Amino acid sequence: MKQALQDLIQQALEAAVVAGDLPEVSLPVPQIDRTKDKSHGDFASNIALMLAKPTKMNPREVAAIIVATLPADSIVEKVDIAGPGFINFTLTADMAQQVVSTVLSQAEAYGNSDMGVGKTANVEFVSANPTGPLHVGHGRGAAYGSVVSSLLSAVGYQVHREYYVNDAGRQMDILATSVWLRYLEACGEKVTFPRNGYKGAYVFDIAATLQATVGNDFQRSAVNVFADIAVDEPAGGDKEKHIDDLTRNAKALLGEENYRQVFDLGLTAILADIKADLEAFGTEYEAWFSERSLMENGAVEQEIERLKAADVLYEKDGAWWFRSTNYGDEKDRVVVRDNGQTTYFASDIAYHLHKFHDNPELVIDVWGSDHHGYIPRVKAGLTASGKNADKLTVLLVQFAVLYRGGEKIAMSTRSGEFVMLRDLVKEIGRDAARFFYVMRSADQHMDFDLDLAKSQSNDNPVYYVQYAHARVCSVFRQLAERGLSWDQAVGETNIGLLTEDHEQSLMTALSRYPEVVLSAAMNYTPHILTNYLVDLARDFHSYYNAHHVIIEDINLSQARLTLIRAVQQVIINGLGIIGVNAPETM
RNA sequence: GCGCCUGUAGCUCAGUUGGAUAGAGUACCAGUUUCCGAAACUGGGGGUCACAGGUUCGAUUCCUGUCAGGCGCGCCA
Repeated sequence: MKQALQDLIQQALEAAVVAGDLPEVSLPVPQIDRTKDKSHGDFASNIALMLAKPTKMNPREVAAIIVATLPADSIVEKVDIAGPGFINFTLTADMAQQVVSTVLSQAEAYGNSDMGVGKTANVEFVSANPTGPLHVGHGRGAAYGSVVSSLLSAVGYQVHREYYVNDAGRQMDILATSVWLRYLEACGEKVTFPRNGYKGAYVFDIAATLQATVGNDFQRSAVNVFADIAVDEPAGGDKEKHIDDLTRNAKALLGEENYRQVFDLGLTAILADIKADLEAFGTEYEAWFSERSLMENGAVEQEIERLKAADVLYEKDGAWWFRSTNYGDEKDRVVVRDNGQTTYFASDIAYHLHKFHDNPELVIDVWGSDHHGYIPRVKAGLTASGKNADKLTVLLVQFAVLYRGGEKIAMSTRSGEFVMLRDLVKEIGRDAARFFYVMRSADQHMDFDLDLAKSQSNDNPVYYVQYAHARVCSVFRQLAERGLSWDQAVGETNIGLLTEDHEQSLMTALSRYPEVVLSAAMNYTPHILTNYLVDLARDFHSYYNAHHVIIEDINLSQARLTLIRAVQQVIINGLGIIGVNAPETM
């Protein structure tokens, strides 16, 4: 619709220039907006205001010229010039009503567009370390990443959702060591658990599984385990060195193969947990990409050799550094530690190169905002490897702060006191959790009110939208109970009877939906979709309260049934993108 | 200290990429069910868009500075 109006203005502009009514200036692309105020018609263009300066003419005068040259068209009822020079378009009633048939014929495809057809998008999100179960901090990324993916899919992209599994590296060693120490405790060894170890309850569970699997075969004397190690932090030492030394001893005492068994047991158990949680949260992936695979197939090593050959690595203090400052980063970064191990960053360059391998149109990373400082170095890595780093879009998600009973819920990874995602889903339900997570701009700090999300009241936007859908279902149940039925053909031929303000508003809202989806997708802003759904639900509830659908006048009744069917369809489509159910009864 | 993000109604947040009189929800006040689900609807008050400059026909939006808050600044991931 916008496009059609845009074309009209474009034609008028060109004609006016040819006729000499407007001077020859570079013509901007006409901008068309929905009006905020109904008295301004349906759409408005500020083209005359934009042209005022270059043409050195009064904007109202320019507007008058454009309107006078505007080609005749069947979709426009009238054109006005208003305010400082806005051109307001009012569409014909026919045009507005057509949307109902469009929605019903396109059904679940209504709202989709083809902007991304033939293009692929690689979206990576969550990618939490498999060192513990997902907590609510990951929930927002999961909801946001999956909704952004669905939006891209709705506008035509072929979307590849990916979870990067950090199954290598020091943190995983710390997990393996933690598991083994808990196992030793269970075997009766006296262990002082390290400050920097993973202290969660799940570590005990994995240790118990280990004991059930191998019995006491992996038991070693605590004296040997704690031999030759740096002092832990509580005793005034370095907790980092302490845990690394414990890991070294674990590897030595267990041997490569047994250590690997402990390591993999932890990894597998936690990864299974994460997968189950995400599935229950309605978040699915095309791929789970293993960091370890990059090391095992030599991709990381190859990349380092390439960078060395390109002379962007140098050796200092026994480590290999990447000259990321050459590419806009604040400081150079280590890729190979002095102990010979590659860093997470080294893997991540290799991983991002892998993402670029099939040359997707979009490469998107969804990260917690605390990782924002990491962006320049990843882009630097890509640039140094000859890739176009601008193609990588990193979307940052701020943490949500949970409130219950008006009180902030304190969370810290240090104390291990964080609310698990699965507990949140258990408490408020998957629908409310997903909706709440995405209903605020992602780059915004967000207060997550658990009481509100849980409440079955009009305060709760999720229920508000779902209730609108359930109400439509209810009308159709009522219809059947009265022995009547819906005749879509009769409804559509009588759609012109829908002249009430509420009906006009609803039809306008329905016609906006594809624009909303497109805009939400292109800007990675799911919250405008949730806002739209709340608005649509409000328009529907108002209408429902003001007018009856099942009435004596058969033709009008059928027209109204047809309208609310279309509303129902759009709610289903919109909630579907968010991953929220549209229940028939509440 | 440096970098990124944020500051809009008592509270939680939108604000269509610079447009017309800055909007919702909530809270508060006042109303609406012999009728398809009241988990709903209608109306009302409530603002120095953090502050100060600048850019222009026009600024909540763009630029600069100040103040306030969050995050980051590791041979962790």
